[in-house]
Amino acid sequence: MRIGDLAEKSGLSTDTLRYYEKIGLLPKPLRDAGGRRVYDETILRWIDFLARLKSTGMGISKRQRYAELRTKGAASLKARRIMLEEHRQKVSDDIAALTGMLTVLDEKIDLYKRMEAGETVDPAFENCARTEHGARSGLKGRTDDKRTGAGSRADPET
Amino acid sequence: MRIGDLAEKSGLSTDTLRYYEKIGLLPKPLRDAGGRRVYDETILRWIDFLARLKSTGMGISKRQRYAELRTKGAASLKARRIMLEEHRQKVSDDIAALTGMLTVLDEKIDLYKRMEAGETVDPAFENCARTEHGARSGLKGRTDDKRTGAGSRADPET
DNA sequence: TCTTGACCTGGAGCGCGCTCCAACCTGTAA
DNA sequence: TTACAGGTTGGAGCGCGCTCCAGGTCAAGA
Repeated sequence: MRIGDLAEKSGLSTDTLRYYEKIGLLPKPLRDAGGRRVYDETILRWIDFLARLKSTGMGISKRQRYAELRTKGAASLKARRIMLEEHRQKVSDDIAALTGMLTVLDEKIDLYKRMEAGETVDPAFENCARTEHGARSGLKGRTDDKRTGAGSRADPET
Repeated sequence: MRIGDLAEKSGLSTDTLRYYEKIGLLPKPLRDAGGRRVYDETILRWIDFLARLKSTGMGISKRQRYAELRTKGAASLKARRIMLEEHRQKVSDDIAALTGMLTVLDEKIDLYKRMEAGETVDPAFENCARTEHGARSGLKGRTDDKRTGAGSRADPET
């Protein structure tokens, strides 16, 4: 299997495959007589797992670290397991954050629908109040925030 | 409230606040006699919501579009609702993908623990098999893939 | 033999989202 | 009055993750 075939099967471009090899995410493949890379089908599983790590928020440097450990075989099992456990925690936290956002969006969409229908709604109570006591999305909320009195503006995003 | 206070309360740096203003995410604030930006507390809600949009995967150009719509007030309600509905779908999809990854990680972590304990496990069946029929994380899987026979390697990530 | 297309390498460029810097201005407090 | 913290602007720089390009090699088919 040459790089073009692997590109097609993996969904990555040939440029990306060579780039991944260069930065150590992919092992150096064998070469044919003409110097072209020759891949084993099994590399697809690794690429698949790498893609999953990436798409679930693991950055390049950690994927590099994981790939490096992988080359060490069984000796690195524990270290890899620890990395996976840390990533599991991150994924779990991300799910919680996204789920919270889903609620916020549902409320906002509902509010907008009612406003579009001409209903008179005070958005400060509907939406912002929740934004206040809901998950704070990483902002440094201060307990003693004294927000100016609720609801003089008619804009839900405020 | 000046930019330093807002930075502290919002969790963004003063540089980022000015950058957000420059690219249109934040409205141009009033200035005091000395030309310094003066903010109303209500801006915090907008920054909070922007941060949530960002942390749930909405890129700058869409946030710019949304911010632009917001400046148009009630006239843009429907357009904003549609954007939020689209984002809701994306968030929902992301939750599904992350949840799938959680399962993959749990299985892998479990497998590694057993391997660390010296158990003889053929990883091709435990792990790769699932990777095969599970969610494919965006890779262009081919139905007619003929992977080389399962389980000659002892490396779970393969 | 000649063409064609897939491959090779090294390095430049790019979009995102900031982050930092130089050089300057302002208002308060000792 | 002088020091100093905290503002202002424009513009450069940066880390990530590719993506593209120039200039060349290689091998199979007409």
